[in-house]
Amino acid sequence: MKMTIHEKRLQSRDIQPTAMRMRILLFMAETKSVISLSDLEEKFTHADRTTLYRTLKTFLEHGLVHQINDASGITKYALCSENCTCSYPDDVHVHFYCLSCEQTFCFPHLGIPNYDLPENFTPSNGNFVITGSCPSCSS
Amino acid sequence: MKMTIHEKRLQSRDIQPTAMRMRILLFMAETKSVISLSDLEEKFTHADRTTLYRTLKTFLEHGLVHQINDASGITKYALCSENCTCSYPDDVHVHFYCLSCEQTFCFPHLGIPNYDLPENFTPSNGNFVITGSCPSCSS
DNA sequence: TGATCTTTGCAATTGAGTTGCATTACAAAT
DNA sequence: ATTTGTAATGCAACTCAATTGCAAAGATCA
Ligand SMILES: [Mn+2]
Ligand SMILES: [Mn+2]
Ligand SMILES: [Zn+2]
Ligand SMILES: [Zn+2]
Repeated sequence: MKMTIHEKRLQSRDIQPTAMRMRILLFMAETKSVISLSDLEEKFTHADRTTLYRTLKTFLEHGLVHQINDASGITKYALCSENCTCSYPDDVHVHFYCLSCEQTFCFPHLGIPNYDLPENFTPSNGNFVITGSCPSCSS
Repeated sequence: MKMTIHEKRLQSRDIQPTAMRMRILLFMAETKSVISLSDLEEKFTHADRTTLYRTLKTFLEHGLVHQINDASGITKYALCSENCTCSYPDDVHVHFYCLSCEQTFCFPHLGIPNYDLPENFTPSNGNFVITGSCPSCSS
C-alpha cells in the first residue's frame, strides 16, 4: 500500500486520486508555473477538454489550486503551497502577467497589505495582478 | 460658443465629442459607479452594442476611463479622476467586487504598495481586486 | 455478481468580446 | 450651398473561452 506524495496530496484535500488527476497534479507540480486550460489541452492531447476543465474545477473547489484572473481574459491556475488555505489576506499574493509573452508568474513572497476597507465591506478573497514585461521580454 | 464641462473633458483627451459619447460620459459621471458594456446596453436601448463597445474602447485608449478585471469575467470600466494618467503605481488603486450583487466599487483612496519586483520584471499597470460582500449584501 | 455512484468523453450551447463592411453624420474645402 | 473626404455609427456575422447535458465507462461496495 505505497502511496505517492501526490496521491497523498489529493487525498488530504478530499479529492479522489484518479489517474487523470494524478497526471495533471504531477504536471503542475513539475512545471511549477501558472497554467491555463489550453496548456493542459496541449499537454494531454489524448484527454478531453471537459475532463481537464472539470479537473481544474475540482482542484479549485478543494483548495488545491488558486485561480488567477490576469488581463488576458484567460483563466489561469497555480498549485497552492502545501499549507495554503486560500484565506484573505494571508494566502493572497501578487501575480505578474507579461503582456508580451502572455505568461503569468506567481510571486508568493509578495503579499498584500491589510487594507482598511470602508465600513461593512467584508473581504473574502483577492486578485492582485501587475502587468508589464517579464525578464525574457524586457529588451 | 459655450461648451459643457463634459465636452471640455472629452476634448482635453483628444476625443471628438459626439452626441453619443457625450451621453455616455454624462451617464458615467452621474452614476459615479463602475459599469459594464451590458450596463450601457440597458441604459441606451436605442444605441447599438458595437457603438457602445467602441465608445468605451475609445475612452480607454485616450485615458478617460480605466478598465477593471474583476472575478466576474465581465470587463468593467470607471471614469478616471480629472488628473489621472493611469500610470503605475501612482494611479492604480484597489477595486472591490461583491460576489453577491456582482457590483464593483472603486476605492481611489486605497493605493497599492510600491512592490519590489524580482530582477528585470518591468511593471506598467496593475489590477488589484478584493472580492467579498458589500454593505448592502453583508447581512 | 449486481446495484450504485463517480468520473470521463462527446456534442452542443452560452455569452462576452470583437471584426468587416455598408451606411450615415459630420466637417472642411471649394 | 454644394461637393468631398473623414470619422462615427449600425448591422450582421464571427471568435473563442467557458460551461452544460447526457451517455458511456469506470470504480466502489453490498
Ligand atoms: Mn499564486
Ligand atoms: Mn477605479
Ligand atoms: Zn514575457
Ligand atoms: Zn453586494
